[in-house]
Parts: sequence; C-alpha cells; structure tokens
Amino acid sequence: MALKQCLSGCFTEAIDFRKTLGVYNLCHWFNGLQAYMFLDSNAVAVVDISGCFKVYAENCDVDYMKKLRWVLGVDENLDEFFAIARRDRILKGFADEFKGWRPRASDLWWALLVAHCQKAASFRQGWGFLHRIVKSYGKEVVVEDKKILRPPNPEEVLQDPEKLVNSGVGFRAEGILKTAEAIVSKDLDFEKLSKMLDSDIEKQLLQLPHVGSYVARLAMVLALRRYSLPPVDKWVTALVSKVYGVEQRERAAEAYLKSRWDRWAGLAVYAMTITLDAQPLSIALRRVERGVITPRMDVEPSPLNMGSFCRE
DNA sequence: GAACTAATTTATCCGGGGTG
DNA sequence: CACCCCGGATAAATTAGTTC
Repeated sequence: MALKQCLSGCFTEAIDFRKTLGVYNLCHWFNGLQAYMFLDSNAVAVVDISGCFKVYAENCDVDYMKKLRWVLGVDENLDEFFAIARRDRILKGFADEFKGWRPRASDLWWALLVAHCQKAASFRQGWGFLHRIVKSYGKEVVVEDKKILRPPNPEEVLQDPEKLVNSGVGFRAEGILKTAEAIVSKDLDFEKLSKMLDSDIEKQLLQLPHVGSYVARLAMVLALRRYSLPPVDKWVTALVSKVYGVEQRERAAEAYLKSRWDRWAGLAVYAMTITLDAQPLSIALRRVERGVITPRMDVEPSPLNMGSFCRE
C-alpha cells in the first residue's frame, strides 16, 4: 500500500542525527544518509542526517509530529548523563564522540522483541535473529516509490508463528509469542506503562512469561526512555567488576551502576555496548585496558555498523 | 626430505537469561 | 540445577613456509 505525505520540515535542535539514526539500526532502515522509522504500522518517517524529515501515513489525523519528536528524543535532556560520562573510565570517549546523540525510542513490541532476542545470546546472534524475523515476514510499505521492509506486528507473528521459529530464535519463541498476545490483548499497553513509576513498570513486565529483569529493563530503555533500572547481564557484570573493582556479582554491579549513574544507569549500559561495539567480553575488556573506548569502524557487525546482516 | 615453527582451517565445548 | 540454542573461545589438526 502507498502512503501519503503528512508532514515535512527540519529540526534545528543541536542533535547529531547521523549518530541518532545510525545506532542499532538494521540495514533496511538506515543507509548512512537517511533512515526510515515506523511511527506505527502505517506511518513512516524518513529522516536524513541533516535533521530534515518527511512523514508518510495512511491518514494524517494522528499527531505524528509528537511521535517523531518522541522517537528521536528531541526533547530529552541528556546533559546530566553526559556530565557523568565525561568522568567515566569507559564512557569518557563516548561523551566526546556522541555529543548530540539521542537514543531512538522503539515501540514497546519491537523493544520486547529485541530484548527477547538478545537474552542468552551474543550481539551478533541476537540481531541475526531480528534480521531474519524482519526478512522472513517480509511485510512492506511503499514510501517515495520504494518498498521498505517493516517489522511484523504482534498480530502477524501470532498468525504465523512458524516463521518466528524458522528465524532460529529457538526456545525464545515461546516468550515472544506470549509477549505478542499480551500486547494484542492490551494487557500490556504503552500508554498505561508510560504513566507508571520505573519500579512498577518492571513489575508489570515481569508478569509476562519468559520475561525476567534483563528483558524487562532493556525494553524499558528501548521503548520508554526509563533508565533508572539498568539491564545487567553477564557482560555488564564482568565489565563493571573488572573495570571498577566491584565484586563480580550481578547485584553488586547493579548497585554500583545505580550509585554512579543514578537515574541514567540504564542508558549508561546501553552506551557501553555502543562504544565497545558490543564485542564479546574478552575483547571488550582488553579494549578498556588499552583505552580503545570509542567505536571502531572496522568491527562488523557492530551497533553502529549493522550492514553485514543484509549481506549474509 | 626431515625437523621445526608459523599460519590457517576445522572440530569441540561451553556460556548465557529465564523457568520450574 | 538442568534445559533451551548457537556463536564465541579454545583446542586440535592440517597446511604452508623455512632452514639445513
């Protein structure tokens, strides 16, 4: 189906759109110059690295400007986060290079899908799942005469769970399907969650089968811009333990992150994965030792460079 | 061509969130 | 604490290269 143009314009805020659009974005949706962002199943924003945008949708009654600002984090003030980052052993380089970066918010469903795929998996493995899911469902919209793949919505996944399993997600399939059901039934609702406290959001998400604190908190970072509860996996535990000399236990790492980063702990974890190219632990540790703490363009795939999934 | 090391390919094992 | 699954890390094997 073809969409009609609803909005266009350019942002004038001091935002690094190249980084904002490029981080953790699959090759279908970012080509180095412009990004396609799904504001909902039938609305796409095309944003380029200079900050100019057009929004295409089926009907233009929705306030897509508000959605676009939310997705791009235009109104989020990260001064406090960057101030702490500048003094941090792992993130000081990130603080310099990523001035003006904002995390893109994804919708709740995609965020949970990402989190499910990332659990008990390496970065490469997890994003491989996601890439195959998007390709295998093959849903597309037409924007500016181009066909753009879009991620399947939960209804589509429930209609055809076979494709999910065939994407190689293995035992994660069950959790993903339960999550899809919860979203379709509105048991889980973005608007409701966004009015709640961080700790209550986590509790709510933990009700879902196969969602533990890691998945819940990662989804909160990705979809809700809630950062006070950091998602702590083995990678983060070991990294925090080695770099800051904290006891190598999940609880200790979490307590340390909270005390150091306060309400930005979740964003700090997210930034660590970016700046160390989400590399396996041993390599990440070596890089911190050697002070190689900004993204390297020769690492592929990496959060900043996910093109290789399209060439698989 | 034997003796050895270096480089590259192949085989094996294990780690990791969440559940119950 | 076993289980799910696959890529990572490491061990093992093969090939390539060097010297006498």
